[in-house]
Amino acid sequence: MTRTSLSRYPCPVARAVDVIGDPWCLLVLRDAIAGVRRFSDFRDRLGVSAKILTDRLNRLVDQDVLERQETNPGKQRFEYELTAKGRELAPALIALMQWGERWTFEPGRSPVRLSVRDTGEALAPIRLETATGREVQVDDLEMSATEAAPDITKHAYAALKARANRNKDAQT
Amino acid sequence: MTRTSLSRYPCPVARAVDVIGDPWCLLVLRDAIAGVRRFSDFRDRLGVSAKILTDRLNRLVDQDVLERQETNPGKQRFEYELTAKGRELAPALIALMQWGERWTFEPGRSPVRLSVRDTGEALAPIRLETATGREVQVDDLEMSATEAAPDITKHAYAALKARANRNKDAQT
DNA sequence: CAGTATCCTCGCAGATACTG
DNA sequence: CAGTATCTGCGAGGATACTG
Repeated sequence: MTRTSLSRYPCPVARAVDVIGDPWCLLVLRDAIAGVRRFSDFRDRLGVSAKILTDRLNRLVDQDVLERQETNPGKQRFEYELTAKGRELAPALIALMQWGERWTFEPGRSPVRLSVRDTGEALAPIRLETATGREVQVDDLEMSATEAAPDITKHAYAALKARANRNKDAQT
Repeated sequence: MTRTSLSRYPCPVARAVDVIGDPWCLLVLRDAIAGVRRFSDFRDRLGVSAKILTDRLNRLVDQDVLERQETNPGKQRFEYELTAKGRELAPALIALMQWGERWTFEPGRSPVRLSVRDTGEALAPIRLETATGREVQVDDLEMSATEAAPDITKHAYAALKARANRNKDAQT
């Protein structure tokens, strides 16, 4: 049954759910926020079929959450970049992440802290840092956070904005 | 294709999405956070079929997000109450709400502020208050928030906890 | 690389009727 | 009231092959 469109509901939650309430969309968004940009990277990380990925990316572009850019004209190379609208979904994703960290893991597990490193590269990688200071390169895009890091939203968000601005500058 | 279970992924976002990444679950949760408790109320508000609602409620109960309680023994009356785990999803829902308010409505629309009224009743209703001070009884469960109310999460969350505690007391 | 195209299957979800 | 039972179909999503 064609999923009922919630986009005309008066409830902002329903509308948000309409845009990003799909499991794949949420995961695409997670990766986008973490800095993933290319089709093949999304596909490989998510392990999703090209068809589904195409569908979700198009949907998010239509919704103005992502923007498709041709980075190397004539070379079939595109990047999907977060728009302002998309970037502002970070707090919601981070809230989910924090909840997931708190409630979906075995107790006693070493908590991990998210650190969005602004390395100055176009594709700033996200690294993880455990409570003991050990740093881990993210392989499976493990985003995480301790409860004791309430400023994480601000931090991550600032890094996202900085990254976006840098890319905008690079284009001009 | 049986939706791939994400529950064993190392990523907390994926795990959270596994629990509540479904559109209906998110809307059920929205209503639960707003104080809805009974099967028929969820059904009527969401306009969803009994089968789907049953499925989602069971799923959420299995995941320990909701708790099913028999409120009137022998009378086929139950209530689905948020657990601590469920209540802590409020920030995520509120983040979605704020995003929805900001990005999915026409500009110029009067922003609305969420106010979780702690009226002392078991089923404290949620009311809305517009920027001009006009108060609106929620019919379609319009949850909303202005950008200028960053403390809204704290506020709503405190009300939820208070409500849960009062109910717990009432049982003993 | 970044997708399309095609096939095929499973299960989500609506509708309707029924039950304790 | 709070579901269960049954029927049905559409479409989501995997697999595979192909294209500019």
